[in-house]
Amino acid sequence: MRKRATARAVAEMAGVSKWTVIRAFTPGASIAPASRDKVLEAARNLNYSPNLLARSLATNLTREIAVFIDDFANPHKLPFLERLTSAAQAEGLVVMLININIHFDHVHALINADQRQVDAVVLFGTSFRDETLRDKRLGPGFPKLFVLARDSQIKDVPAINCDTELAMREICEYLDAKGYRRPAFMAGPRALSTALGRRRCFRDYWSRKGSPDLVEIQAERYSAQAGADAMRQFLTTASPKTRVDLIMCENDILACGAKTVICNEFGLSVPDDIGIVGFDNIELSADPAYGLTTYEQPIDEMVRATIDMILGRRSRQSVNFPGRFVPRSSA
Amino acid sequence: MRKRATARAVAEMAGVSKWTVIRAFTPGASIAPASRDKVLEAARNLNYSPNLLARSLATNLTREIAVFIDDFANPHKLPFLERLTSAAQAEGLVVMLININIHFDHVHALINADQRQVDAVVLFGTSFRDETLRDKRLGPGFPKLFVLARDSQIKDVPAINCDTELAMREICEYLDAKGYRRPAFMAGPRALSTALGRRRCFRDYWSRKGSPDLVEIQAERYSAQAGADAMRQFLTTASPKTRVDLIMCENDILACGAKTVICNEFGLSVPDDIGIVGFDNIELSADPAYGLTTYEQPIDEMVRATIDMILGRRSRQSVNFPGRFVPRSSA
DNA sequence: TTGTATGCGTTATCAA
DNA sequence: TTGATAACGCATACAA
Repeated sequence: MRKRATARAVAEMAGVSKWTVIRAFTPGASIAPASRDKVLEAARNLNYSPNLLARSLATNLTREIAVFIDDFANPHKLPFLERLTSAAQAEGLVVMLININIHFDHVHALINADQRQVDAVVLFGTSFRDETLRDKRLGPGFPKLFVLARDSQIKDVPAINCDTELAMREICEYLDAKGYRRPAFMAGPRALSTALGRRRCFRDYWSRKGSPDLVEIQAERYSAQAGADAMRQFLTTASPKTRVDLIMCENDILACGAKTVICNEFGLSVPDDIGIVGFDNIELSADPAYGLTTYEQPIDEMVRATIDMILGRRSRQSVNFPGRFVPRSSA
Repeated sequence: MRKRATARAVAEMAGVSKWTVIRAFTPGASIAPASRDKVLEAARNLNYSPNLLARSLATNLTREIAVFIDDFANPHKLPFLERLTSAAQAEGLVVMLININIHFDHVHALINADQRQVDAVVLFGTSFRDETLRDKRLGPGFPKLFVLARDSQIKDVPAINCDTELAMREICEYLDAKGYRRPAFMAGPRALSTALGRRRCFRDYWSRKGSPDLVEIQAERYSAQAGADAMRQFLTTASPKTRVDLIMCENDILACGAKTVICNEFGLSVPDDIGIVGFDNIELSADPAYGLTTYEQPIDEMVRATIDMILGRRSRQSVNFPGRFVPRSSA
């Protein structure tokens, strides 16, 4: 197996210095057309292309971004990853997908990303407390952090998110007009951030309306299974006084699981007995089997803003983008 | 913003040469415990950790693997990515997620991965023809290729896959015993590889059984929507003589879409009027709304084998692992 | 065990 | 426009 060709080899073949070779591959460098052609031909012959690793070492720029993710159960992650990788690649960036779990926690992952000299770290749908960043091992010159699709309590870390207040207001006004009066909220395992945001906005609306205390249902994970379990648990044990006419779920995947239990296991009708609403507008929600009323996040705008901040084309500060309400048959 | 500490700075503080510092961070290097301690303490003080980029340049090993993926519609990709990133990280590898699309095709992506000096490229559920590799720009010393979750027609490129023949035999014998006699196959857009494999095995079984020519239904993408469209099209236009009693779908996401149309739009009963079978066992298939009879791929074994081959702990040759038949109510 | 010289393949800067 | 020198931060081989 022959070794890869280097600038030096190309230089020899073209009869120039290796710096001239570099120039031929540097947009905007000053080089004579004649020698440029010579170099490019030699490069083609030797099958040469610049070693990006060496370039990164010299420029202190890898054009790699680490994307941290800790939840692979929600299919909603997929369209996000699709847009994110696509937008990154269009800018010559590449996405390192980092799985945050018990064996590889945030601190671990941050140190590793730092060692690999990534240009930025995107916390996608995951977050941690301020203290984590105070770990002594996370020194200066640390890669820039961003929180995507989630609110951030972290100082100096911008969050790029869907406008939760706007979304929940739109949803609530719709539900209110439809006549729902005894709403419940099904939340996932997250105590903080977006989870909190959606729940808080929802609760605030109904308490302003003079509704009784919000009934809360807790799911253990963000998955259809967990949504189903939580729903079953609730319908089995809830006392008549906590009877509800609507379940607002933190996201679609919980809502799908919940709806199945409501209809198939308890023989109730959606939306006649209980209305149900999700969030995210995953592909399945459009399926008539679910017909889920939901809210679509503005993925493209969010991704665009994230990339722009990473590239320094946009100021590093939190933004919320308005999404789109998608009424269907479930509420 | 101070600069990152280097081995050189640590050496000065510890009063040793920088090579001794390197040794302190090289497992199995010969170094006196005393100087090791000195170095490690200085390193802690300066918040030093080795620059993996520089290391990669020197060792010619990045411990990065590129994972090519061209389909983000199928939720089945998510558990695979979860296992893959997790297993990779456990071995000190990191996954670069590369989105293959019209703007960034296989050749493009291969050249870029090569320039970034990745240790391996995993074609995950995507593939290309032999000719692609004959592109003159793809020279010697090219990163090692692997095809995951798909068969490969590419020479010298091992494919790690679920045992399709075994799976389809098990499925077919079950269906046969259940009394199905007029099966159809719904395929996705792929003309090659696994798609072909599942269809071929299915067709072969029924033709051996003396069944009429296999009815084929074509979906345009791998998504619930596409499965629904294909199903609607078929049920609307099929002549009575092509009446079928079973739809074997290439995967679950197509099956889910198809089932919805069968039940909700045509008022047919599953499995009484038409049975339906999928492949992959995505989370939703377990949902009673679908209750899909399906087949689960041995993700863990497949991922393990892939990583082992990349690390040279297993010989680079194609393997098929048996999965698990999951009978439910849909057939 | 430790220090020295050299190399990895680029980029940055300066001199010619 | 071109060539030369130095630097990026680490690893390898060898000598002390």
